[in-house]
Amino acid sequence: MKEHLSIKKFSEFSGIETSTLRYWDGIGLFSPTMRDAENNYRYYSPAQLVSVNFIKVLSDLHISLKNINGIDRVRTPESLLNLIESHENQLDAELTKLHACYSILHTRRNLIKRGMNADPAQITVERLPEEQLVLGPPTHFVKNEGLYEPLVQFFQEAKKLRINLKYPIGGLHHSLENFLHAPGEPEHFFSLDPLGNETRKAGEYMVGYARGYYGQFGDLPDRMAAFAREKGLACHGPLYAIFLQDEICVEDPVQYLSQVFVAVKAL
Amino acid sequence: MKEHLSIKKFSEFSGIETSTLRYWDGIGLFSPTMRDAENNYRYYSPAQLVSVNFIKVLSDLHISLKNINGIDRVRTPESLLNLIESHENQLDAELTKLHACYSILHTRRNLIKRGMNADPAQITVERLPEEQLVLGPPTHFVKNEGLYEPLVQFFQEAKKLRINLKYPIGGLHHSLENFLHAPGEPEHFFSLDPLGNETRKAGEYMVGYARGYYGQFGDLPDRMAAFAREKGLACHGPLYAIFLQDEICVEDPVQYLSQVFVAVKAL
DNA sequence: TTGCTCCTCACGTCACGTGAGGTGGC
DNA sequence: TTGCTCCTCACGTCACGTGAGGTGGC
Repeated sequence: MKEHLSIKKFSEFSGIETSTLRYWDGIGLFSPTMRDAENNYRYYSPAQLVSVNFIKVLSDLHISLKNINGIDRVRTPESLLNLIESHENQLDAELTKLHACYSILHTRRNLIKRGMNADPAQITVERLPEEQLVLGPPTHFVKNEGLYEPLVQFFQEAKKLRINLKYPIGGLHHSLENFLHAPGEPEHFFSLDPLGNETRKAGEYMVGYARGYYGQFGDLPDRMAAFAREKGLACHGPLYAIFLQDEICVEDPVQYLSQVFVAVKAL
Repeated sequence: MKEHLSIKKFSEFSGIETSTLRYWDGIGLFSPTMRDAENNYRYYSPAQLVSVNFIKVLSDLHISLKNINGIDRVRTPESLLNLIESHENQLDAELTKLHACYSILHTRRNLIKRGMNADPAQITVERLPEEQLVLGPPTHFVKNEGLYEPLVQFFQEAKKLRINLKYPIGGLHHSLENFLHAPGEPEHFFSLDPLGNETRKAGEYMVGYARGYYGQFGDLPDRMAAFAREKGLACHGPLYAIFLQDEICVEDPVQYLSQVFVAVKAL
């Protein structure tokens, strides 16, 4: 016994809870090398840290205990190599998924911050940094049908094109004129995926804000057009509309906040 | 209803199982915007994809549904920003943990491969690439006490020094002479952490293998010394002993495989 | 009538966490 | 005697998964 560690000591060294160690023992995944014949105390050998740490690594990677156990039963170098290599795709996927989650949260956070710092009443000219995005296929709006059909179509296409829909979604109009003409009917939807294949260039943009439900921009189109005329600004390139605050962080749909921007040059 | 999606359609678009959607509805985390008064069918609005995707992201990051729900109840930009920022450390930790797991598996796989390709009977001179490691404090071996005390001390120190014990562990002797003198008593233990602060230099090494339990090298020390004399090799720098196959992948402790190597120059 | 989609409710599952009640050596 | 560590066993929990039995429109 002197050469062995009590369950508490072993738990401290390994960082694995005693309840977990007892559970792993119970299902036959990992057992102490010794048991006190009198009181049934568990005693672990220090060398067992190697095994238990390795099991922890596998379970951290969401390999089920049954799976780990199955391999452990055989325990040859070949079978372990098989386990590792057969799970490498899964592990890769796990990692890229987590990375994506991280960057989705990051993107979302930046949008919310943009929204909190903005004065929705003002129209401004600002230098915006470059941004990546994935552009969906052209939309088809049917009269008096609202956003439903085109949005569903975008979702369907997105699935086929493997566009990641977890990033914030926005609408793109080919020009300020198109936006003026039908503000609720963008020619494309896009996803703000930072791994996207399209780049919105850095530069000077006219930026405006509107509160309202998806597709509702109130008098913003007219105010932006008036502002451009007043300041002698020529718009070029597409106009982007994205939601800084939507149903994720605002209760009342009427209070959703969108940001609209289009590249400009002084005339 | 025409503007809404059935639970199946919504499940297909979102990639979230219908059972999960029903469960989330049941606990009040995420509910369809509409219910058929007749048959109680759930109908989701396409815009709800934004919310459900976001919830998926949070739950993928192991934020509990209770936690997500708590924030969702309030739903202001400030509270959401709080949620994201208060969890960023946790998310960072999650990512680095997974990265570590990945690289631990990678390291382990390479060791196993080394072991499978090796001929344990041969001693060779090979060019070994550079390798990173973390060196533990000097060991203190007590007479007739075996590996227990020094190994436990290493684990204790490792906890304090935040050495990652999940990477394979090896022993370091200051010279071939020390190894000859007491093969089972390395002057240091080390962890093969690729983020380690010590570097084993690339170069020509004399490499040998032995089967046996931790600390048991049989006649390998003598064979290596004889090989060096025969071939006119001068050893320099420390001698490393690591386990390529240990209790993780071999049943019988007597069959554990260790690799021993030390830098050499032709005299 | 036959499929088909949806419903609720109950029970199962996976990997533990949490007491409750009891033991054994200083 | 009093702590302290350990034990077993039972039950709880979290986030679903899986039928069983039933409904409603084509």
